[in-house]
Amino acid sequence: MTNSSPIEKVVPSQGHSSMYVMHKFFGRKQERLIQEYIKHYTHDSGEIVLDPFCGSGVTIGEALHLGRKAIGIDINPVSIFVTRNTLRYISHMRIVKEFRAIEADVKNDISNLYSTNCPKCGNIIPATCFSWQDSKLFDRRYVCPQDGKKVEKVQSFDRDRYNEIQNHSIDSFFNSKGLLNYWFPENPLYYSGGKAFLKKERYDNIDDLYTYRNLIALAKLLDRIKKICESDLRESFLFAFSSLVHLASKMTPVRPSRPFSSSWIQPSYWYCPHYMESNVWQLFERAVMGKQGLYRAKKDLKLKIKHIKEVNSIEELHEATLPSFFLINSNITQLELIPQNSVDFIITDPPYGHSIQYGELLYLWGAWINILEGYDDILRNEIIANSRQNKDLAIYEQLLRQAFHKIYSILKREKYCTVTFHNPSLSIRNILYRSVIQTGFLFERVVYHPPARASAKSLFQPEGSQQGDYFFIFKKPLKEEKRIYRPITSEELEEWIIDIVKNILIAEGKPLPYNQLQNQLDPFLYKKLYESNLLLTFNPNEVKKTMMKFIGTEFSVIDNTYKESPYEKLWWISNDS
DNA sequence: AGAGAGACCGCGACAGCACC
DNA sequence: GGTGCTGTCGCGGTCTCTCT
Repeated sequence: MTNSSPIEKVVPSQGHSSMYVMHKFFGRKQERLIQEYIKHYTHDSGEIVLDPFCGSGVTIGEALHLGRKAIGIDINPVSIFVTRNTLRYISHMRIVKEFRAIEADVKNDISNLYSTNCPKCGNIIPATCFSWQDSKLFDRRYVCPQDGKKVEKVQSFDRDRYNEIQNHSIDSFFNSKGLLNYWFPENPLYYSGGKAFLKKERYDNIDDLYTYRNLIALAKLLDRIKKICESDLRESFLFAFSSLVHLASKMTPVRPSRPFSSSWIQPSYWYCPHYMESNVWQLFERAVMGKQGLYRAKKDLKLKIKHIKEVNSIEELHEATLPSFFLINSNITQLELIPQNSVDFIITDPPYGHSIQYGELLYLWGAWINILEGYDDILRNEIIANSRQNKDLAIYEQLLRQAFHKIYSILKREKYCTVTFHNPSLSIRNILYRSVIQTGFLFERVVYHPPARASAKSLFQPEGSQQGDYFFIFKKPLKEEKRIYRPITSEELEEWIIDIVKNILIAEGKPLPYNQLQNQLDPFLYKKLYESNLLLTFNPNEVKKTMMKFIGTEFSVIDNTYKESPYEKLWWISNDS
């Protein structure tokens, strides 16, 4: 039975299962929260869950885990690649066997590129990584068989080695000569019109993101992976390969606290002045056999979902035995494959304004696995705000509205659509609310799920910051009802904010820090807007200003004397009001 | 010219897991 | 259950851009 009562409980946040963490992705969803919503709003008798912006596929995986059928849609082929390979089962035996074969073929050739000399034991051993500063080799990090882990300045041996690699043809460094056709991506970090990616700094092409050594090491490894005969195994190893290409790039800063590994920590193609050049073979070993590697991910998948099956049509999905999923690489607004009134529950995490440029960021992985054909259209059509592409928030809103119009039509009547949000900007949240509500959905409520714990720093700011997730819950009505909305005026909004905040304080019965007020405001604000047939049509970044404006008249900010609360500044109702 | 908003990036915290 | 390893995330000082 579909449960019509709302979710109220606070679901503690948790990390992701290893099947999801194998491949980095931007904006991954909270697995536990998704589970709770799927359990709450659907039944495990083969009901269909749809995620129209499926990204890395966490929603699809969780739906299958809970015995539902799932449809995942994404405009980006890299998202579909990640989802498909996350949910593809491969036996452990096949993974290990193939890994050993690859090891025998290319390990020595690749490792030799990173050779360094250990003064302690006198041996030539492969370094785990080198660091580069100001375009020069800086230090080397290796594990000496006698002396353990070492971080030392590079020597002439290392510089000579690198120059030799750069000045020789590729083949002279590898034992297997002549037969190999090495390829690496050289795609520009520019749109087809010639403008630079919004999220790009100094580098211009994909190959600029790598040292020459890492470029040829990756090319060699990729060439070997492409030779795997069985297509499912080949795809899985390609997936493992894709999961390391960013770690082999120059966008991996050196951090003293972590001398032997790094990660791509910025959501951009950024220039890092002091970066790591990691040993590609060792990265590959981790990507396949490591604790976040392919082997572990497939073990986890097998435990979590038994007999998983991907189908190729909606008809097959209906007829399939559980658990099955259907992936569609398409723009949701152009989608014709799914009939109207056919889906039982929609849960999705749409793109938030301009905060993450998915198309640009997934481009790196798409380039290496060579699935960028027609990608210009993806960059143009993705629902995102991007000033370099002349897509402002008005266009973002228009694209969102078209998407939700389609989403509305696919959902069965009297069924639910949950839209998740963890963006701090009320204006973006408001655009989303407006887009959804104007397609005909009934607004049920906003549920705020706080994070597992607030960061220590945020506790000491009077204004605080917004954290955690909002879940907006909408329902498709039995019959269309025409609602006419009128814009709220800024005076009305001001009055409401004061009123809602006071009510929150009265209900709590004690002074609260700003961020708790802000987090609790949304559910009331949107309920009230909806009930009054009002829309917020201007940029509502005035909440803080409004509250600041009434310090002394409506509110007072007091020093914290409550021992149990770690916050320094608390808000309360002014004595004068 | 100054203010405000947003992007950037280094730092440090955090969480899951392996190993002891 | 403590410790180390690894990838991820959030904060906030600082820089940059835009608007008035």
